[in-house]
Amino acid sequence: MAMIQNQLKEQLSLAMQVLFQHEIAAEKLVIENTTADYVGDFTFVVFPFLKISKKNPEQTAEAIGNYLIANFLLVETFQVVKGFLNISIKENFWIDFLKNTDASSQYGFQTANSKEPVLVEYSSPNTNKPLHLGHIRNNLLGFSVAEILKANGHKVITCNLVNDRGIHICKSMYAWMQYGNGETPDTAGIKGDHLVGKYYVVFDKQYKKEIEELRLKGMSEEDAAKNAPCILAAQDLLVKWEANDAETVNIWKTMNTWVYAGFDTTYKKLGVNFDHFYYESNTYLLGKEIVQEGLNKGVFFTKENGSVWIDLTADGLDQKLVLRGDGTSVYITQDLGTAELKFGDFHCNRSIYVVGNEQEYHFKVLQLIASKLGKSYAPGIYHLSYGMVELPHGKMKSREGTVVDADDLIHEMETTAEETTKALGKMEGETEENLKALYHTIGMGALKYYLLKVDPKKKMMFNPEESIDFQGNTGPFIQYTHARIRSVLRNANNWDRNYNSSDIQLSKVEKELLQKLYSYPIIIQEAGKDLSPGVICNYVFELAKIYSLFYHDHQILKESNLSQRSLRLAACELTANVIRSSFALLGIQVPEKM
RNA sequence: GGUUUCGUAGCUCAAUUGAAUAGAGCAUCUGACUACGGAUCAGAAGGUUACAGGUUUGAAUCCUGUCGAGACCA
Repeated sequence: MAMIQNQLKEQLSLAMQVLFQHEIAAEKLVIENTTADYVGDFTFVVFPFLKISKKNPEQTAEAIGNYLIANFLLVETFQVVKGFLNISIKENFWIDFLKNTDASSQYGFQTANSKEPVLVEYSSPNTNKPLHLGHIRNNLLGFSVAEILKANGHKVITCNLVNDRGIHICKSMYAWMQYGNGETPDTAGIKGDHLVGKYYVVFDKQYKKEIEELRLKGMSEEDAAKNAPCILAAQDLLVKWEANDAETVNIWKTMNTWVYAGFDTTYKKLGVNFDHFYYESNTYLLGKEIVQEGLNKGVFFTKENGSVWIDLTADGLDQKLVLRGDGTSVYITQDLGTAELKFGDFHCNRSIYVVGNEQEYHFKVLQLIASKLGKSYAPGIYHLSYGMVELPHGKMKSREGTVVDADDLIHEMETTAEETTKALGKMEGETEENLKALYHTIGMGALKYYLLKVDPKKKMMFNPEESIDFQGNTGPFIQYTHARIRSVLRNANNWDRNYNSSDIQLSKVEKELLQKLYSYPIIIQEAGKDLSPGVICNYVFELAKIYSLFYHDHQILKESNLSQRSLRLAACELTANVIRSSFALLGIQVPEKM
């Protein structure tokens, strides 16, 4: 059965034809929800059609309204305010919707794997330091977008391209070799990624010190930065690594293993996972044959020093280096190679890269080069660009220590959840194990909702001084709404799901609640189209708010009209289900009690 | 310098992609049933949507310019 909005559009399209002799495709018509201050369920704005109708706005709306009454059974009545045609749907429609919707099914989801596969790449960490708040935003976005695409019927493959090689790794390695005294995560009692990150900071301090020493001897800043002994040593390590020197590769493997164990713990706490891992150490040499291909096709050109370039000035960009004079590749070369690899491995026509907005230029170039090379996958490259997380004093910088560490933040959220729960004192008598899981659920619910409700493409502000709220437009409020509904349902004895619609009189809030539930499938589609978890957040918050109002205004279990009571219980059940399901799209769990 | 994104209430964010009186939450003030769970609900206050023009029946949204913030490219 088509959504009522679409049925209305069909009818309106017919009305245009019958009344004004104009063909307008139903998909082009816009139906809005009627604003709260006016009577009606849906609104059709007639201003754009006055030229066709050759009547004033009121007459036009009136004519269309009358047509709908005569031809569309579900329309009860209509009202015209200026050029706005406000349409009221028969009450039974909403009651029947609830009755016919199976709350236990995946209501609102499209059939799994019914649409073309999509690749979602996210996280993509460097293995020289632990994850921070910026990575959390990336991970939550990637995970949620993948879930939303699945709900829209896509087969989704998630992957993580780990940046496990390069000069930054060698810096940590060098510092550990020099100053580590064989320290390991076990002996130090530090999580592996934090231990490696510690030596990255050690390196940076040493580097700064050496630069200063050279400058005191009269060297320029630039030369000092190039000639400091530690940076030369790190570069030497990189050369050895590339030459597959046994000792170097061994240390590299050991330290990366520590980092992976650390990341794994953080990923588990975040609740994210990946179908496939790519490692840059395996892919960094890819793309060189693509350079040759580009030269053969005349898309690339060589400069005197042997470096290879592409001229993108005609597309409003610059000339871009694709291979250095010494034959080593640059990021874009590797990414071209990796793109080829990914599309070959999974045969997706869409590949979504969840990467910060600082790389917009890079991805524009990547896609442009791929399309100039005539790659069939070029149009499917999509950069899901998200804004940076800013602190009150500016951007996070690892080296300056102004980062909000992921593990610290998660722990802090759990602690706050614990304090709040204990203060309310509703969970006494629960096992320690259950409580711990609950604190995690609530703390992560607050954090995830906080980060996901902001439009991905916008930068966002995070103030570590002010803790994330647990009240109002927050994850815990919505989790609380769910727990409260579950409590009502636990207290309800058997009730008849086949209630008699004619005994029921819907209140304003009840109808609003049903309408909100009805629109869930559209919301999922919208979120999938925009790749925006924020759409889900806004929806589920509004749903929880309407439910709270409904709960406040109506008795449920004590309602004497049994049909009405059943309807309310059914509404509770579906609401709880939609909250659980939409939170699952955000990667957030909902508790039975809290 | 060039390209680009953005600027909405004291703060953090919305606004169905051009529609009706720009909405929420937090913070502030006031109030609510011995309860199907108060992490709730109701109310007050808070706005020249950075500024100036323009297009349109209609602009936070589109166009031009100015100011301010960020990112990227030499």
